[in-house]
Amino acid sequence: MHGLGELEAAVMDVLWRASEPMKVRDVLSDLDTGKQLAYTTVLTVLDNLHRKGWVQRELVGKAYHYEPTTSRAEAAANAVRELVNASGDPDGVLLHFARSASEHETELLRKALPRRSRKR
Amino acid sequence: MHGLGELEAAVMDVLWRASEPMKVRDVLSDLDTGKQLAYTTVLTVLDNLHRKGWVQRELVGKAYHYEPTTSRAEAAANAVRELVNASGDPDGVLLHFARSASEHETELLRKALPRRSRKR
DNA sequence: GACCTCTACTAAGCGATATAGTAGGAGTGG
DNA sequence: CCACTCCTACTATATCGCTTAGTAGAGGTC
Repeated sequence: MHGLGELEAAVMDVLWRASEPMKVRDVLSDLDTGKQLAYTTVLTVLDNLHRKGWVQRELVGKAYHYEPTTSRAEAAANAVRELVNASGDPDGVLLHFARSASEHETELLRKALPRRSRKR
Repeated sequence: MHGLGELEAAVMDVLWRASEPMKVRDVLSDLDTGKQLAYTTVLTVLDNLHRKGWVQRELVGKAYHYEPTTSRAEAAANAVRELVNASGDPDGVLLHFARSASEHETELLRKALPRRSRKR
């Protein structure tokens, strides 16, 4: 997705789909890339994601339970914000995006945009 | 930014800043990475960007003039759209984003969003 | 104590980007 | 016309992050 590799993204996807923290083995069995990966591969990926702050983990018994630190939508929204801010022309980006918005998106945005001044 | 390396992004930045097509040497001298790069390095990068469709070029005299194929804002807006669509939860992303929008952004979006149905 | 499961450490493989050298074409001043 | 200069195409090495996985050791179980 953003700064994540293919496998990392796939793992995040599994975690996001699940509604609760997962163990390495759970992630491994839910993971559906074309090929069967080794347990340690998934372990390493989860470790990396943890190091990068994408997931948090908790020791339950002897195994870690992993879960995303942010929701899928939040993560993507952050990525969008970053993109917009880093673009060098934030206003232009938003304008372009708004103009190309579908009817559905337009309605969604109109409803969700804060009515009047928010401190943010 | 998106699918581009650091140097590639820096080069695109130079091209976007400039209002007109640039020659390799122009890009090289405008480029401000910490170190002095070789002419051929910039040439290769421009070649790669051309191959990937980020820039177009025109032969003027014996030298090529390079210019971006899309505006900075357009490119970023496309990236945003891609991100949103690929996120797995487009509505959620937009909701999150809208709620976190600054007052300025909110106003901008409200004005730019199409009034009523557009075919897109 | 043998065995199983789990994690930490380590490392090789791979693909894309970064970096730049070399060769050769084409204009220019003398 | 020759040396010089500037340009592009081709090619090659370096580097970096992600992928993939093996090995070792800790802790529990039967």
